[in-house]
Amino acid sequence: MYNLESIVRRLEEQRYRITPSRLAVVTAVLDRNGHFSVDDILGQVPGVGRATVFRTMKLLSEMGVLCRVLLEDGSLRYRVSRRPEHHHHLVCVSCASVQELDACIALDVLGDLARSTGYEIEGHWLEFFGRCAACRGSAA
Amino acid sequence: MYNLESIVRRLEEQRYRITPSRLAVVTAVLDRNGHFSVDDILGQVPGVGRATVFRTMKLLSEMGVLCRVLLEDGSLRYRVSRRPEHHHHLVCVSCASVQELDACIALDVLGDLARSTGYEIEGHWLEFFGRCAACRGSAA
DNA sequence: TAGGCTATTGATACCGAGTCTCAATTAGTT
DNA sequence: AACTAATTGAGACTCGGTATCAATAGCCTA
Repeated sequence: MYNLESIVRRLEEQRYRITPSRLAVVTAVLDRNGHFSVDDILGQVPGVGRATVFRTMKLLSEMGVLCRVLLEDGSLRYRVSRRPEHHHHLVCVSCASVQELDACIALDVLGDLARSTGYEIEGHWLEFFGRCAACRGSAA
Repeated sequence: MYNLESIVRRLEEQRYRITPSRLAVVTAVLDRNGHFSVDDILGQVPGVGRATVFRTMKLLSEMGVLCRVLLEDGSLRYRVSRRPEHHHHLVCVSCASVQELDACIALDVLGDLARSTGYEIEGHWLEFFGRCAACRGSAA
């Protein structure tokens, strides 16, 4: 889990400057728990430019603080990552909450797939969608 | 496999009008074998408007003639589908050729996933990337 | 074969996500 | 306090896709 101080420390270690805009974006991001778009964050950091929010979120993604979440319609969102390693998501289509999955089922099949197709497999996308227990309980 | 006549027949059955623009887009699309973007097709049908190409490709997707292919960077392409049922892709990152996969490995895991998370699973994305045999052979 | 109704068209403006440029500012050093 | 390279915000731009709208043209019926 990340907090503001640990992220600031890592930014300093990597010789990135600690600016008010960066701090504002990092703080806004850490506040969230589902998935969110750049513009969601933009709305929370008045005075910070759009490009800066994009730049900072890209930086945080590279640092492993954020990861990208693929939605059903093919659009991408971000979320604070709990684990820096390879993982996949289960996204609630109703409330936008996200579960990180530890098992990568795709791994099991890579060998067979390479053998049967002649491809050298380099990567994959795997994301699941559904309704979380809470949303199933409530009417909506 | 689809050809122009069978698609025209299905359009007629569904009371869609057969227009020169639609024929041009369908013809251009059937000509392709890897994945392609709307603008790739747009370049092949001079005189046909952008919106019409989008509209026609959407229509073809709904008819199952085209399917969407997710690329590694999260962008979407289209391709002529060989099978109308649920399937996944293995995309060559070097030459854009696409293999359709018949087995959906995600299915095996849906029950467990629902049980362990409390989610009701509604859908998923699963796409693989790699280098096809031909591209591995040649230097590039 | 000629209307006429309605789907379809293309132009164009617009949207959302993201990048590029650039002059002005500022964090961190010395 | 001064320097300087990194960072900023504004704004123009790209790319994929949608909405609007007046003009056109398929298809049907007579």
